[in-house]
Amino acid sequence: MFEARLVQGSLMKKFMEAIKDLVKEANWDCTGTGISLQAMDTSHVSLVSLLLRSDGFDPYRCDRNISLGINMESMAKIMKCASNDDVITIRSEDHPDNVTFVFESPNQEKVCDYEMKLMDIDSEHLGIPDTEYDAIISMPASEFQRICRDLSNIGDSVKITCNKDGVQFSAQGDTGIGKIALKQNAVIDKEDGQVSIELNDPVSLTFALRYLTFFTKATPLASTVTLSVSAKNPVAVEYRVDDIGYIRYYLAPKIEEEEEN
Amino acid sequence: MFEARLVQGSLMKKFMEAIKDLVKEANWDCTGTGISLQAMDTSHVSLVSLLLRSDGFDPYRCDRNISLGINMESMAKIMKCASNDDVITIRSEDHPDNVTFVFESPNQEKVCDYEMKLMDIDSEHLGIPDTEYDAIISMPASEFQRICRDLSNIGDSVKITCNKDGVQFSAQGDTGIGKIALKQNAVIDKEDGQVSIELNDPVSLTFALRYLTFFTKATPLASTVTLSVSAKNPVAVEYRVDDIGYIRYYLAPKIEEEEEN
DNA sequence: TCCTTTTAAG
DNA sequence: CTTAAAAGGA
Repeated sequence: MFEARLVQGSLMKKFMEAIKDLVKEANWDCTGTGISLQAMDTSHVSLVSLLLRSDGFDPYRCDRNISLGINMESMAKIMKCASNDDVITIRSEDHPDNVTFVFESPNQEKVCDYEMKLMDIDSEHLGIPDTEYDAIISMPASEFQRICRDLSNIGDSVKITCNKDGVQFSAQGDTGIGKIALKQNAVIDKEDGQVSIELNDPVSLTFALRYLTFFTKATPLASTVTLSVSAKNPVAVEYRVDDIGYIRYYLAPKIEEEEEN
Repeated sequence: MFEARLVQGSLMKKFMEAIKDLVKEANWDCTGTGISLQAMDTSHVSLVSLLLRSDGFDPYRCDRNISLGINMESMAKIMKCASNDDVITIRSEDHPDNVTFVFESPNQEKVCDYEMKLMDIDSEHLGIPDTEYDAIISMPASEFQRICRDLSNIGDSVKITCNKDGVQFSAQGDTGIGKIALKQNAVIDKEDGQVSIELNDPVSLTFALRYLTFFTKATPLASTVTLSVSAKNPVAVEYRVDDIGYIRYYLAPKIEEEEEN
């Protein structure tokens, strides 16, 4: 059987919120090392990758590797039935037709039990990039969310330009031009609330704000977001979640022709 | 060139919120004494007058009088990209096609730069009344907002009746009649949180609540609002903003025939 | 202008 | 933690 108990159930709720707008259905792959999911978004433009390590659960038991084919909308609906302080347990058989979600209130007085039908989903081959990056930018997740929201008022895409002094986000549209410059902090790298940049090569790339805005649904999961940028390669947008894993999004840059439209 | 730096940038955001629902486009007139704006609302019923004195900015520089023709909706969108604690700088050339808004975070780590196209706007002649008033009523701005909101539930217009004892706001509609009476406080005039009345002549006039409600969008700008009322003349609704200026609205009373409708 | 979201208080 | 009020976004 498979059983994974997550004491901080609110995390599972947040992970679900961070995926459901992008991916309609996907396989949750459960193995001894943990639960992982990779999927393209519905329009096959961006890619989501999720990892929940087994040591983030207590207990975690996986007798046999299984792949749970899940309709995200249905699972999101069920997750909304969990309170933020509930303990969430995911359970299924070795050859499952169903998955069960159990929500237990902290005082043990309320136990909710939701059984959801599974589906057969062809696991598509996903080329998850494994690149050296030209620049790795860390910043407060809320700040990145704010930048994406603000620049969406100006235009459809954002140009991210990174050099040793800092990073600039810019957009243009009918009403004018917007530019947001962040200086790198002089303090030790990756401290919370700080902008830090590891730079190998200066880089300037353009991305569709629509997708970046979807990615920022993960903001409640982490205080810091990391953008790993590389010329002509997809950007990786990562939210690391303490003690359990991460959610990563990948999005290819717009090529020059598209930029000029 | 023209450059005006406002340390308390949130003020500019609030001024924008106080205008944008009423006026679609207007000229911001920039001179050595400050920035002013006068405009009729879209339906040409009420009038807005705004003054931001140069001494409220630091620094303020205006080499040549200029008139910035601004689409309020676009500017409002840009102002929403400023955080409340940002320092806002407005900048343009002597013969500008564009205006630039710069938002600097207090710690200087984030600098946003929005460039907006200007438009040519015919400056209409505005008959701003310069009247002796029969009554000048000061009251907490939030109280006036509450009165307008409450009476909007009852009817479309409010009758403001002022005599030496106090001021009464009344509305009637299909469901009945609502009356709100405020007594003048016995304390020294114009202390914050107090109702005070300077009365020359008792007066009773009726106004469209729709517009008064628009005016109360300026409530966050000031703790006190002043209503200057005069028989048969437009009421002036003024919000004075410490150290920088004011926003004033003018609205003609309904005449008797309309009142009876 | 209305609704969702976020935050503050009980 | 639940509810309610205020703020922000659509």
